[in-house]
Amino acid sequence: MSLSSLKDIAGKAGVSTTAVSKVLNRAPIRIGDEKRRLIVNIARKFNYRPNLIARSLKRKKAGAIGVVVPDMSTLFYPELIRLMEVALFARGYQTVICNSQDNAICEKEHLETLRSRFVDALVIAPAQNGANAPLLRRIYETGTPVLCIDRYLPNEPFCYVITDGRISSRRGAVWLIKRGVKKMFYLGERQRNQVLDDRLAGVKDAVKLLPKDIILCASERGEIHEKCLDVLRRRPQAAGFFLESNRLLPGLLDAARDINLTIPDGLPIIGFDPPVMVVNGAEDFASWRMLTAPVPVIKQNVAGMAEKTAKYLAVKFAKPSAKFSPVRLPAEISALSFP
Amino acid sequence: MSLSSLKDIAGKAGVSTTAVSKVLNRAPIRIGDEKRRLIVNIARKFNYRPNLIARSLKRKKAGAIGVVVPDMSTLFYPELIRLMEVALFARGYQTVICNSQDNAICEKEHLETLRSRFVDALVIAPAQNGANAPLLRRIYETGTPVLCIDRYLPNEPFCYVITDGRISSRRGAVWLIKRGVKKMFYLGERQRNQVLDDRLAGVKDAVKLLPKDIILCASERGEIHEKCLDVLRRRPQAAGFFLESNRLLPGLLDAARDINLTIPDGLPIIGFDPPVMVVNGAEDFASWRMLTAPVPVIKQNVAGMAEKTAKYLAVKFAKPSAKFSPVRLPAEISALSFP
DNA sequence: CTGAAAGCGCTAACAA
DNA sequence: TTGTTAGCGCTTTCAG
Repeated sequence: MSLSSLKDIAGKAGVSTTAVSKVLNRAPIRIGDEKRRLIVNIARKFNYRPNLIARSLKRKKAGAIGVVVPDMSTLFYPELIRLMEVALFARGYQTVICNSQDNAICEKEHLETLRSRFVDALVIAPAQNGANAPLLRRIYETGTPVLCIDRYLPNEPFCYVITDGRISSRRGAVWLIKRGVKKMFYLGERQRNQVLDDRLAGVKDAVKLLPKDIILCASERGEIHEKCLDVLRRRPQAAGFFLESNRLLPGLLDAARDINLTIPDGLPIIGFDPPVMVVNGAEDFASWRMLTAPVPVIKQNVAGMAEKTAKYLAVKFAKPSAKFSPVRLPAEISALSFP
Repeated sequence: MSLSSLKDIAGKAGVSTTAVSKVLNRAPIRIGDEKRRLIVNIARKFNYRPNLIARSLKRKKAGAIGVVVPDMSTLFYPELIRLMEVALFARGYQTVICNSQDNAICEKEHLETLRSRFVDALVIAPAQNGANAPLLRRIYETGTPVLCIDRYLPNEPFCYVITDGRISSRRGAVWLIKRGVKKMFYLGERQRNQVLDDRLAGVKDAVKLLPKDIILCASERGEIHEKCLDVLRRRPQAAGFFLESNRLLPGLLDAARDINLTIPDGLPIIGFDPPVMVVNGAEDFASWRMLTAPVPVIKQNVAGMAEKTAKYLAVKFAKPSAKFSPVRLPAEISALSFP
């Protein structure tokens, strides 16, 4: 049973395609009541669905939005994308999902394709610190709303919805200080970007950090382990760790295990995002057992971000000229979780 | 800068749109070499990209596939969808993602929309045990490949890629037996479906289960806690637990904590999928501390599923008449992890 | 009120 | 080897 077209319906109803189109689109029309009812009935009977491709071609909008993230399976992206998708589908939009793999070339390919598809908006966590900013700007300037999420490009015109890394970090640092930490170490990623720098800045807002208190590692567990062990061995009284991301936690726990240091009793810590716990064998498990009480995590407000994103799009769709200020949501400090 | 069309390019090159179309589509053509070069150059210069909407309308294929799952942020869906997306984009397809929320009405809406979009294939984990099977069948019969993942519909014609719940369960049960379990309890969800029933059947293949050894709960933590406590209190020597899903693990741990029973020393367990650990407060944490050594989990082969799925689609696209047998991948038993 | 007709940008059959 | 032309299914003037 193939899909029936407008023309089919018009034929069966003995009216013009125009009439059918108007009735079915609830256009502000003047069409006889009986004719209208007839059309509606036949359309329903044949389960008429407009060909969205043809409609898009005519209207020059796809009824779809593009979402481009480095890796949709990490961090809070799955949840964020899900919430967006549900909110947008309720408004008649479907969601095309793209993994840029944090690679500008791949991202470019996706962006070009999405543009050729005339998606109605672009939601993006830009790869490689904005390598495709010029292309994004071009898309933006043709009238397609572009919204950055999670990451942002300070010198570009597009709006963004992100976690306020600076304020959130400061709060985290203050939390540690209140718990009695007198000497703070900052454990972060070697590969920097705007978002991570904001987090570092936030901690600096709260405490003085000497260069040697800032431990930057590639996110390779062994290296983190080593560097942390070094620091832990000669740590002063009342030391504490601020983790730029809890991706780094397993390495720190490895080090703690080496010197039989329990956390948080022996070493208060706090870090961004729920850690991912993967246990391969007994050693790993022993590392995780160094956690002897719940520790706080700085958790990004995913639902808030999704809500703001959906709202931005809804408003933009209704009134393209609407102006928006960027949204920086503070993260919340909550108990340890491994979701 | 708006996008240039075939006609624009044809105009600038002083040739027909046909020529441009043919050259740019690498059709098996007979066109002069200089003309071809000219066209290619101009197209490149103006960064020509075909309007995919127009192309789709003509070709009646969208260059996109639809993925419909109950909740794209849970289980292994994020990873699975990501792998599929990457593989398919490399072959020129984008991915439209849909959350059915395990709700047939919502799923139907999505399916109808995807159909009106003429997606080239449908990958779906059907909601509510196949409530939309008739619609799916209609779509399938119009020639759109339909592939079930994770869940399947035994009496429908579509191919599927799933975990072999029966074999995997049996292996899990055997694993417990080898570890010395003489008396097995099965902890499962009250709400049954084909996939879960397969798991139960697998355990029954390995051991005799009396009705009272099968504990079925709503996935509400308090209920699991209570029922498990009951069973644990009067458990025989060498008892062990098989968890139909590690979603149920927190409740079991709560019960273990009540009677100060450590796991796995005091009670060997095994269960499907990595558990999600969320710690809200000290009590929760204490429950998790009842795990005193790594426990095995039955982990689904996500990469394998993604690979099979991508392959199925690739072959179907190349040769729509190709026949496929359903794929049932055994899960692997590996150490505890909380990803 | 109503319908005929002109496209949207692309492809493909058919002429030339 | 090339170009003309007729649509794909829908929306939207613009005459009737």
